Amino acid sequence: MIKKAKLLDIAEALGISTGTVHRALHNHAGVSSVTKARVQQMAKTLGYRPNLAARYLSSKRTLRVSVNTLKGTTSFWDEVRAGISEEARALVMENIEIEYRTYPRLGEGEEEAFEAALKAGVDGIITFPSRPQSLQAWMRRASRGGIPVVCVATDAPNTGRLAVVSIDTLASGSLAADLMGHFLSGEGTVAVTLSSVAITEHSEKYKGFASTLSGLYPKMKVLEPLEDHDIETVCYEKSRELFKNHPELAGIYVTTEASIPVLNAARDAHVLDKVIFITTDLFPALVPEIRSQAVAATIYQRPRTQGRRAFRVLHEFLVEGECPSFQVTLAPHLVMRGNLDFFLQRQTLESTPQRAVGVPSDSPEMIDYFG
Amino acid sequence: MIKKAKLLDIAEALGISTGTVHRALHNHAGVSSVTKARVQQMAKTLGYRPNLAARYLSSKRTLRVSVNTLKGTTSFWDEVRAGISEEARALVMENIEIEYRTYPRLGEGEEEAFEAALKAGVDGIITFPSRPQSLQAWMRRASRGGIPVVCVATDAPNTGRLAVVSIDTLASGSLAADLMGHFLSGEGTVAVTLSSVAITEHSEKYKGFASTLSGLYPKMKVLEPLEDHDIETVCYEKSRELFKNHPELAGIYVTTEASIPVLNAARDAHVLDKVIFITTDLFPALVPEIRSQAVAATIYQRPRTQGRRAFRVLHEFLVEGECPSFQVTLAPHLVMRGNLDFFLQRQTLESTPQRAVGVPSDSPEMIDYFG
DNA sequence: ACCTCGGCCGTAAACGTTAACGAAGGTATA
DNA sequence: TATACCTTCGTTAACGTTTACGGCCGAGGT
Repeated sequence: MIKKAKLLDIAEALGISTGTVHRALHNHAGVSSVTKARVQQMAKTLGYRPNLAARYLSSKRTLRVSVNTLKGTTSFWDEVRAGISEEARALVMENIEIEYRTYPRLGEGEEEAFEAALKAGVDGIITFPSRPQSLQAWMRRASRGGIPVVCVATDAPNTGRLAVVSIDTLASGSLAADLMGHFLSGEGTVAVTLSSVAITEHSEKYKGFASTLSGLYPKMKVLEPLEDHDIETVCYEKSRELFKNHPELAGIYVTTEASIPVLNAARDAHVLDKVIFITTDLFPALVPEIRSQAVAATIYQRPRTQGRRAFRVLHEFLVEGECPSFQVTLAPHLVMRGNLDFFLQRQTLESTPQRAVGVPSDSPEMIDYFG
Repeated sequence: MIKKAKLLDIAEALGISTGTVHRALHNHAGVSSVTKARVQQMAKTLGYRPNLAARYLSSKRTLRVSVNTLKGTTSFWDEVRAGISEEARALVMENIEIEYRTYPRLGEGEEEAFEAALKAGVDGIITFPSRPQSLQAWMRRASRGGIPVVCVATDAPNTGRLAVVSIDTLASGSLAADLMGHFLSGEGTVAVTLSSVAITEHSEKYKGFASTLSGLYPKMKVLEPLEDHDIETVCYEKSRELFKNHPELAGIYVTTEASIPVLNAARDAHVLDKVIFITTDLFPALVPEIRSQAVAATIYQRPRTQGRRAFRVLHEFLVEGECPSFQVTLAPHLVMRGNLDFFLQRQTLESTPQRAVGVPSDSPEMIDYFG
């Protein structure tokens, strides 16, 4: 193990003081450009890496990060937030403040929350960009201002965001397709529902599903995707129509959380036991559907892990100045009737002590936008 | 945010010095028992938590941990080791030295490696107890000596080990059962192979499989488990026998890595296309079997994550003195033909830069026992 | 000539913990 | 009584970085 280079080593090698070295390395005012260049060169040749413990110990400033997510209509975002604060207190550096900002519906209050975070002068933002294009301007402004933004669950392209944490959508779709093929013995017509083909994640799931199905099960047929635009009634009506127009339908893959309306439509159309359901995510209303075998399998997007990883990436960037990876893709979990209980147990077990340390719910740290 | 209590706060509250407080909290010699009690009481009431950055900064000692695992016959343990060193360098505290000790076969050289680690005076051990009962004496000795031991993949009960990191075996078995039931439309006879019913993990997988199958698919029948005792030829011969005695066999669940001999036996018995295979783990030889649909699905035990979590638990204990959780159980991943490529890509993508920072292979840090 | 004002840089005090050193007081041995 | 020694505890210098403060010097203004 070679001795680690410290500020003093650089200073002595150049015959200057540690204060100057520090200012040069951090682009602070009060250093001539020639000195700055010499310091940065010497830091490179000596392989200088800052001692984070010393930095943390001496620094008075506390990192503030804003977490902008959907209000917990389902348990998904509660889990994401739980994962974030879980990781925050594991990374023991305690000078971290997390401000939760939520908005009630997709696209509603989202820009306001982002603007508020910027105005509040936070050091970093974790966000769920439900309408990436409308957030684009704000995110660009943040990245121009040097404020890192990490996206969870959905990417926001061309925004200068630091990183994105999400499920591997192609793999999700492909897994669903392969399962569907097996369950149906390689024959039959299947459908896919999604929110909108304009959302990258959803169209990727469809793409993965369709390509895997046609590749591995050539005798099967996949219909055009059904778009519900996040409106429950639309979802139900279009599903009814689907079942009426396609009495031969053997399976359906719901790529979003909106599986309940589809299930109800199937129930009302009396085709529930003739159609294999593969859904997405895991929430209370879905549990009895899995138990009753109405849903054969659901693809769990691991919200807690997504939250943990998102915070971790942001923290490493804030504290080390470099980003471990700009795209974290997780493998989804498969939940079926057989292992359902293990996931339910895991959720409640892990979230109970979580609440105790004071995460979301109604703490004053939680700000709701247009709630 | 309440002001954090530090050593000086305790000292001033009691009218003593920080040196004494430090000695009292660490059970060091040179403190009267009455003072020690008063300090520990005051630390509790003030809610004292040590500042890890300051501790690390001032401490000269480097943590040494020994990683005792099977030599990389398959990629499983290579991945575990990669996960460990990945996590080690993410936890940036750089005063950590990892010594890898390996043994070539199950139970062989295992005790010697453990003894060597103890003799070397390491501060903690991560181990795969392939023969828990034979290691029991050594592990007890370690825990008596205050040296924490974390088990990976397999637990070693009654040994005083600090923690265990493993896959949820019951969930694995249940998932396999539910899949099998779906694939076979709820009918048929299925078999399970394992190494030995004496190994807790294996019998739990069998138990989960059998109970889920009988609970959800009452028309199916599961045979008595087939024990291969980790010997390839035994595995092949017993499989041949199984296929001969049970021509009606419709599916088989291989709970261990030893799926290749079973597959070969099925091939030689010409029943490969009549039997649904669900296997365990993911290694090169299994890839073509999955692609050719010989294996319907494999349950991936996430070795890299196991390594990461094991190191993390050990590190938190060494540095904080308390253990986050004594039992870390992970949900297994399901790999099928559809999402196979994503897992392969993930493995190579993540392991390539891993090698670069110098983990296992042939570094001088790597010591082989009876290799 | 004096004063001021920037730009550039050195100095030193924090941050909280660890650990080496030494002082004070008491007890045992010569 | 002097010496040695032990227990108990205080003192203080590290660890590497940050940051407030102050000093020096040349350019510019009166």
